Amino acid sequence: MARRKDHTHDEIRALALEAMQQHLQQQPADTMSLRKLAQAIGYSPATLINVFGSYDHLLLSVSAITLDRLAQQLAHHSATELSPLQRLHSFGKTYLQFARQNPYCWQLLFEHRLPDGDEIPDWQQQRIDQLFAIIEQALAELSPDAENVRQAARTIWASVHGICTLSLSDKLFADHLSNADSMIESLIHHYINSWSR
Amino acid sequence: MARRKDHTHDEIRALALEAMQQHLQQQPADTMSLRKLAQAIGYSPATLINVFGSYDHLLLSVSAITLDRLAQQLAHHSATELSPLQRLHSFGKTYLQFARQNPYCWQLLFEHRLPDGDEIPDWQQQRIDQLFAIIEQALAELSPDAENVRQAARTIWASVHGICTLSLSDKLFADHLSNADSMIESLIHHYINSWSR
DNA sequence: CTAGAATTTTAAACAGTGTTCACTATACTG
DNA sequence: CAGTATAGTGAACACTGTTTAAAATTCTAG
Repeated sequence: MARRKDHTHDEIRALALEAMQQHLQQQPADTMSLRKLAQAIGYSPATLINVFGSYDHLLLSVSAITLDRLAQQLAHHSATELSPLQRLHSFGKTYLQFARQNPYCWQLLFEHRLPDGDEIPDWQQQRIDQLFAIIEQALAELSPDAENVRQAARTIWASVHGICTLSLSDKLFADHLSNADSMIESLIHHYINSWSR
Repeated sequence: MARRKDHTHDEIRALALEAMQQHLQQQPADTMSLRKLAQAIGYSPATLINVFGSYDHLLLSVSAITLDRLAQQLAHHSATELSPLQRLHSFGKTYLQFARQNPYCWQLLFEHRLPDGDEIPDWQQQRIDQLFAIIEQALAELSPDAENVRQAARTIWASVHGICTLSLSDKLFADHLSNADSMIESLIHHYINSWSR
């Protein structure tokens, strides 16, 4: 036992994260386990614990990647020369699309909670602030009154997020008549229509 | 063993559900287990499985109760003689208050998923429809154009829900400057302001 | 009143989980 | 080449939900 395998610390990290993400493309996080994951990459469970600290932190690392991918797509779709309002609509549309295309990554990102002691790392919060910046920028261009931009940005995001959540879990929308796309459009249209005076 | 304990099927149900709810007043669902719960009410794990079918279905039963309690509070706070708009605001306020006062019940309700085969029972969907009715009624009074009432109701609920979700998990709102109460007020105010022409 | 069927309850086993730790096999260092 | 550091793990631990066979009790029919 303990035969060297010529993989650096970081390479094992990458292997595990890759394997987990691949799993999440087809199945939810709770159908994977530390042991299965270890076997999938040819290491023992204890090795993954050594590298990540705990299985929870491994999952957190996956969520960090998910958040990065989400941020990248959102930034990409609002970089084009669109009007502020168009950018907001693009934001909502892209957010929903991402959630639909990566349902299990998305669920893990927003439902996984670290055990009591551990706090959300700073770098995770920084990523989030970057996302808010996209909305805040659009809002700032729409209204000279910059006072409430922060709150409006958070309101819009949280609302869009809620529509995505309930749409994906189809817990509350058994009737598929109400589609999430038009709900997001409606939300942004009406909210901005009134908010920007 | 197998000594009778003079409890009916339904009494054991009630005991278990009560014990679980009591636990959820202080700790999240994943700190409880079938075995602990069984011990708490003086029965064996296997008995609870017999009564509920599975631990997942036990959790689902707790969620059903939670949904009923939520519905009751919402109905109560919108029964008074308020204007439609006031009722909507009351809805949002009450929804957030309930989520804050019952965070672990609330999280269980919206994050617990049954394993693949099982579907959401009909009675659960009926409860949900009842809630939508409250919003739809208020909206119908606000706008003669009854066409989009269904979608608007779902948009408002999902948005309010999203604000509550992110507020509770404080995943995205590390800055506690933005408070959920005023976000919900802002959301309803602006959305209705534009939607009702 | 009693023999047998039905019901209630559980102990024990099973297969799984994340985590810890002592120990080995390899690699590096003086 | 000896000694230390490092990488990796097998085995044990304390859990998890679920199944099953059997035991203890109650109900029922003759």
